[in-house]
Amino acid sequence: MTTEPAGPPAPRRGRKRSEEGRLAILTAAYELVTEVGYHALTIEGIAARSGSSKRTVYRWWSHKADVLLEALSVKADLGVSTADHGSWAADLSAFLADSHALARVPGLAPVLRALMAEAQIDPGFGRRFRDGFLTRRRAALATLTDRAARRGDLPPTDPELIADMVFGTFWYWLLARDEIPADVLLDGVTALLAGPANRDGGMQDSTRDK
Amino acid sequence: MTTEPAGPPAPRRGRKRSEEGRLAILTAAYELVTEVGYHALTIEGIAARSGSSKRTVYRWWSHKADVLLEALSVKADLGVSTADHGSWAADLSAFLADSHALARVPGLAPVLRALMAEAQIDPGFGRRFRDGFLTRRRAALATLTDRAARRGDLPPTDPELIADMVFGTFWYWLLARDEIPADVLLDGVTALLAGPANRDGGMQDSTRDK
Amino acid sequence: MTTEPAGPPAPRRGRKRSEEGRLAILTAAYELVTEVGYHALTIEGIAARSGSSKRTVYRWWSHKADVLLEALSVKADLGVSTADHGSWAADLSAFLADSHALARVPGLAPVLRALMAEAQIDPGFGRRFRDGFLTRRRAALATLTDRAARRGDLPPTDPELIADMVFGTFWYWLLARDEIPADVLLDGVTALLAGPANRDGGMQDSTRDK
Amino acid sequence: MTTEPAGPPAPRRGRKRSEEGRLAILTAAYELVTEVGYHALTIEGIAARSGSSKRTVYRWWSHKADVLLEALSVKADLGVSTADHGSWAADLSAFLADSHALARVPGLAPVLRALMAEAQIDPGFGRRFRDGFLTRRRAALATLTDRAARRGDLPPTDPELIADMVFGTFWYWLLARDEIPADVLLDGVTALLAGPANRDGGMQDSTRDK
DNA sequence: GGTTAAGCGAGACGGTACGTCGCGTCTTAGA
DNA sequence: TCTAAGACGCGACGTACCGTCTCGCTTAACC
Repeated sequence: MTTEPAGPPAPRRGRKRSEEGRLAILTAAYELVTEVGYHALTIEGIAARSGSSKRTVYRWWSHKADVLLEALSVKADLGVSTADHGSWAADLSAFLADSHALARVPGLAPVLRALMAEAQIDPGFGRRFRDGFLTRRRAALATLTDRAARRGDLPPTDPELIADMVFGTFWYWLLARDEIPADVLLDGVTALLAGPANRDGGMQDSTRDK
Repeated sequence: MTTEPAGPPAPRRGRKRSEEGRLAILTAAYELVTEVGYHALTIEGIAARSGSSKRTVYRWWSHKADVLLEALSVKADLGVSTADHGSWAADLSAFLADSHALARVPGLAPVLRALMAEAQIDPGFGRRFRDGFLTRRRAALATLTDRAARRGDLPPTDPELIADMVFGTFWYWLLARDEIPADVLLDGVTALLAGPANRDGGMQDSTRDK
Repeated sequence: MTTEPAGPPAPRRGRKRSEEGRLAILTAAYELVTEVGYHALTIEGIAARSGSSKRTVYRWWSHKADVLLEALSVKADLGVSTADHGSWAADLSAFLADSHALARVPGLAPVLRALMAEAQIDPGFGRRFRDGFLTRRRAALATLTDRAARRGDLPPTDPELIADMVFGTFWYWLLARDEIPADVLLDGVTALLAGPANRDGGMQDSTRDK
Repeated sequence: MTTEPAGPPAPRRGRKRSEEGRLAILTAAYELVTEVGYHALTIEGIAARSGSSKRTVYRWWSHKADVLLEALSVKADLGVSTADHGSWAADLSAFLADSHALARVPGLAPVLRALMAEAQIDPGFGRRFRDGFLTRRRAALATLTDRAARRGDLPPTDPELIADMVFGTFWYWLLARDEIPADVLLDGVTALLAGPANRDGGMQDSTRDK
């Protein structure tokens, strides 16, 4: 996200970047957005609150959305568990629970909504947001479907469609319904994508283990 | 959306609102947003392009998003067919085809994305957008599921979850994948929500008309 | 100085420029420059003090120096008497007295120094300052030398050189000596440029009437 | 001008100041000011062009004007000949010729104008400029008038007024007329301040050696 | 010959003002 | 009373330089 050198150590002369300042800015941005909303969030405000200068903020981030995107990883562990729970149903359920938990981190849902919004309005940030967030989570889900396919308990549904369903409903609740995804959604999605009808083409009842 | 009086004719004194001017503004907004993007769309620009004054624009709409929201109905028939196609599968398929067609109207997808984005950022507009657009479409789908329920061919899935799935995937393609919803999505969703596995709680064959 | 239309009446639609605001800005600029100096004078400061917005200041003036240049004419009558005092010596003496009086208007000398300084640094303003101030005063002196030439009591010195001497010493005191031109200068210049030796090509002693 | 120690050698430990770097900075400043003008001249630019760091520039000079003031003495011999030419008229004429020659050194006139401008705006530099430049030249002229007084061929005009006239016209051409002082000025000033009427109360012709 | 005190290039930092932009309001004159 | 024109107060934008401050390194003089 920043212009971190990639390959060799790169000796770097001159004064070092202040990690303290970096965190102050990320924290200020996160606090401000929850206090005044994304619309009223300004680079000026972030700089003032963090005790930095606008120049310093602009040196490292191009837009307020980029600050928030990086603040996300400071405020919440963005890693989603992809541990093996034994079955596709259990894996999916755990993945959904993880995702919903993320949206329930205090102050985080509005940030997610704002970032998705900014991604629509600023194409450049759209690319960064997709690369740095959306596709990563889709990739995480892909490891689950891959494992299920290997295991043989993946329903006949196209894994891409599964991903569209899983993430589509998640975001639809956030963006269109303006609600934090609730358990009822988790249950419904699990039932539909890993339920009895799908799991074995069978016709058992709908009582499923969550 | 506008401050138009609701009830009776209300004789109104003074110069009448110019319908010509109203359309000029809506058209200008629609053209501008496709040319320069939502971010660079401004009330000033709309006024200049339409030959109106800013004052006039502000008299009838509070935000640029509201202008676009109204421009939508000028540019595209927002009505979605809720005609009876004989079966839940056929109804759903037709509904999805209608929705996808809407997103394929030239220049319209970016507007939809921008409005959904603005709804996240401006709570007031969020309400207007949901009331004036999102819930209307959800209501349209509800008439289909109601009819299917009456008809008895609705799968055991909760209708609310169906709606979340239908609209969730639609918006996810637009917002997160940055793609116009394609036929593969239409087919997949139809198969999952009206397909054999679900249907059989039911007993018809699986050949469905698309 | 401003973009006033030149020729026809020009019907002018829209809100009129606020004369009140214009004076507030000019006054604020004049006060500020005497309080904090030209270096610390800023457009932001002028706007704040005057109760205007920066936008409004920039709408009418391009630089802080232009504001001061216009403020000059509000704060001091820039007209220099060119009335006929009967002789070249008397005319010159009166002209010098007038000029020196101008430099003695409270707060005005620093402004003159700053404007001359800015004229060196900003070529565009240099042109405006010369056109709007320096050449006008030079023209005023020219009417005196012309009259003296017609009258026949102008010394054989080139009128252009006379102007260089008159204004050169004036500005040299202000800029290089950092002093308000004093009477001793007035007397000396008058003696040299309208003194006995010059007055008649003659050889009288140096006692001259002031 | 710089913070050079005054008295004894002062042993000084540590690395010596780089004369190379000093000249690189002075040259860079001089070149830059002729290329982009004083207004656009910045310490940052000087440092970049000279291959130094801002820190190094600031270590030795406080303002860009001080760099230029020192650059002057590198680019031009500021010494004015005060050699005895036999008469006041000849001395004055030579002094003027010297001064005008200085102003004709390529790129130097703009620097002089800029320094005089800065002297108006920054009182501290004003003091340094007067001490380091203006009063030195005035002192040089004073040696001429002193010698003429001793010699007895100084006109009755006050030497201070003579200095005001000599330097006043010089600077007036540079600052107000925005011209390099030309020969016509040299001739005029010489004629007026050392001409026949003044020189001896006599009436000899005006042919003087230039 | 190790220690210590500069000097140096690089460059990040907090600051301040720049000049621009669009906002939403208001004032004017004309339709 | 609506309209186009356009001036206004406002506030954030993103940029530019300011002058200061580490950094890691080099270069001398001194012990």
